[in-house]
Amino acid sequence: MRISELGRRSGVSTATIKYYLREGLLPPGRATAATQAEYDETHLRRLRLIRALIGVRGLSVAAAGHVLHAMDEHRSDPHEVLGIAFGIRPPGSGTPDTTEEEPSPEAAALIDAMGWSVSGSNPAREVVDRTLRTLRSLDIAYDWRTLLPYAELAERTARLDLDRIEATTDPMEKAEQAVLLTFLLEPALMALRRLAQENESTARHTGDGSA
Amino acid sequence: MRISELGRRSGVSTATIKYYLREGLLPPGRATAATQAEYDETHLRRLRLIRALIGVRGLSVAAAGHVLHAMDEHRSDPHEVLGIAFGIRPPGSGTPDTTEEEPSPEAAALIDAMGWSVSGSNPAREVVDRTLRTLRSLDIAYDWRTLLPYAELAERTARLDLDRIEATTDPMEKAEQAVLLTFLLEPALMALRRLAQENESTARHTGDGSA
DNA sequence: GCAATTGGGTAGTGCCACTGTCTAATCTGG
DNA sequence: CCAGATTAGACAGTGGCACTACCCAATTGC
Repeated sequence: MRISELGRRSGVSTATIKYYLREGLLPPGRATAATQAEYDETHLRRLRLIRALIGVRGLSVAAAGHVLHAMDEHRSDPHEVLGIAFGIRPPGSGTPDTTEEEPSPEAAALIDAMGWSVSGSNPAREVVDRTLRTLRSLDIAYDWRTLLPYAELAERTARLDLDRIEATTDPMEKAEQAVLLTFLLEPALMALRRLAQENESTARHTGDGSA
Repeated sequence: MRISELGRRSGVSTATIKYYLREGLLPPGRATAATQAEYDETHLRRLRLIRALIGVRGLSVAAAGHVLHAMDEHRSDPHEVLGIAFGIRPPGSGTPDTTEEEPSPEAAALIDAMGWSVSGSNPAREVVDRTLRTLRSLDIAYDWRTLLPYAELAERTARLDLDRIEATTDPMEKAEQAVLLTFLLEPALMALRRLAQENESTARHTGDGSA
């Protein structure tokens, strides 16, 4: 198919498709002439994946590009893809205010307490530490011990994730599964937490007023 | 203190503080003269909270404003605050491509299966449904049943959250606790999931190669 | 043959989160 | 009382991001 049909079928304007091509998110079509290229179903799928990462998960175009490239380079190795994809920075990792060279001591303590084996370069360590530091700067008594029960639940969540990834028979699709489950599921998991919070809050309010 | 000291102590430029004042995120100081105002510790704390919501959690200035206002209006009613704060839209809720009037049937099924009591207007419903629809458009077999085990874990997470909120003795601080735990903890929870995923992936790789 | 479409490139747009500048009114120290 | 610094408040400007519009030459298909 040509670019206009790709646009119609995906709901993305041809201008935007061209933009993604320029940014390298979408591989170029097979050129049939100087001003003509042919796209296929894989392009359509890739485009849907791009839109999902950007629109549903909220990644920037550049971050989506990193994830996609990691996925392309390690098509059959989800472990590797996850490692690279983790490198995506959450907002606020660029301009630390005060200190910035701490080696995330609290995340390390938590990881140790959980008996986990995690690379020292995993940026999630920093996220945990930064969150704890921020909470304390707001006078909320929180440290890695407070996060332990959450870590326990995260461990079970990760087991569900990995079960799902391993259930994929086609090894070529495993990397994509990993990306999809890790990134696309994040908003849904946070949404589930909010639904559960509302339910729990309502239950405790209507049940009884005191302990 | 005056605005310059507020800026020095918080690490935020006076220009940015003025911007937050204009946007209504930060209440104005007590005016002592036409060109002079006095700020106190509550302003400093509020400013830190603003920076945390924007920088750590990644909310937009406008979204942070909504959360903060909901918090101000229901200082002692965390249940109400959570309800309003939930109204913050995740990215991608503005321009639906195809249909948009569906009443989130899958989220409803999930909520029903869990026995939860959740308001029909909770936007988290839509997030769940949109995620499921997106996954299926990418040929991933996922429906609300697949999310059930995740919902179970979300329920436990929510119980931890509510325990923490209720442990706050000062009712005036409950609303702030709720906001802090719900929003600021989100990046940390996702980070924990990624740490656990890496650990789990490593464990399964090094343990043995087959089932 | 010729209007319509396309690929590829460049420039422009709108939004967001600040940031800089200006003015007039204070405040501070001598 | 006065010089110099500071400040509140208003408004214009900036830089980054994600598109979006336009242009041109080549190509297509009737």
